Amino acid sequence: MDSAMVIRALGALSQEHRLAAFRLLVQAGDEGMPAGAIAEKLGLVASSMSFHLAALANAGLVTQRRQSRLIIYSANYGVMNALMGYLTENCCGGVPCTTEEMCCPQPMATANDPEEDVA
Amino acid sequence: MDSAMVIRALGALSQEHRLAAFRLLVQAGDEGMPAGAIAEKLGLVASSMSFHLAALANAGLVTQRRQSRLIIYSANYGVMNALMGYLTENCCGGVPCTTEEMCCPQPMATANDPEEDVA
DNA sequence: GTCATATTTCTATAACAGTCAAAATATAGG
DNA sequence: CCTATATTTTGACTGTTATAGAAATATGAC
Repeated sequence: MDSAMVIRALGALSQEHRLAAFRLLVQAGDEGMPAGAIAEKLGLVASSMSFHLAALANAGLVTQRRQSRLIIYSANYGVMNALMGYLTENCCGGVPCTTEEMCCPQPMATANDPEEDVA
Repeated sequence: MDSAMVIRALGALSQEHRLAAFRLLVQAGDEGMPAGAIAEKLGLVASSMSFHLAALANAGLVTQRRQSRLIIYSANYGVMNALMGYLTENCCGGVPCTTEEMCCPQPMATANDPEEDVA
């Protein structure tokens, strides 16, 4: 992953609604979520959601597939992995930024982790 | 680190010159670099560099200290660590995004001690 | 105090990002 | 073919970001 791709990925995630959408898709897993469901969950009108999903897709962070009338979005872990790798190598002095504890926990597939601000 | 801080940090890094400046400061280590040296290295006029350094400082990613007439910028590893922690926890399905090899190498005894409260 | 250096702040301008309504496209069912 | 649903694209508008030159601020030397 070169720095131009990194900048696109960071730019895609550096927006409230896009970060929220990506987190939602990460939770949704490989099954993904239809655009309308994401929009409803985040309280956005369809066209705005489409705009943001396009930005995430442009950065490669999400993929889309059509299922009948729905368009299903899924998180692309590969690009996220590459982004984390770049940041670790280039922005953390070559050592992992995360602590040992949070770096290597049990894989433990968790469902939902309610956080601070759920709009 | 809450999502608003994450968005500021990601936004700060999602720009060519700011990402380059931050990488430079990570390489420079705790010693840091004066604003003018960063500007010269990146080929930016002083006022533009100052604008970008202010954005990084606003996100907490760099700190500044005056040394005589120079203003020395340094990378703030703590905030970068917190950002990586957030992304790992919220955007990677709860498991580290980086591969085992790059995730858990030898800690390699560095000068800085990343004992920030990252939760 | 005056001058030189390093950096920031101000100002103007150009480019880009985000929002929403309306129109367009794609799919499915009578 | 017509209608309904799901989503994207387009267009207008507003707000933010990036740029560079000029002016202001801070420090140090004389």
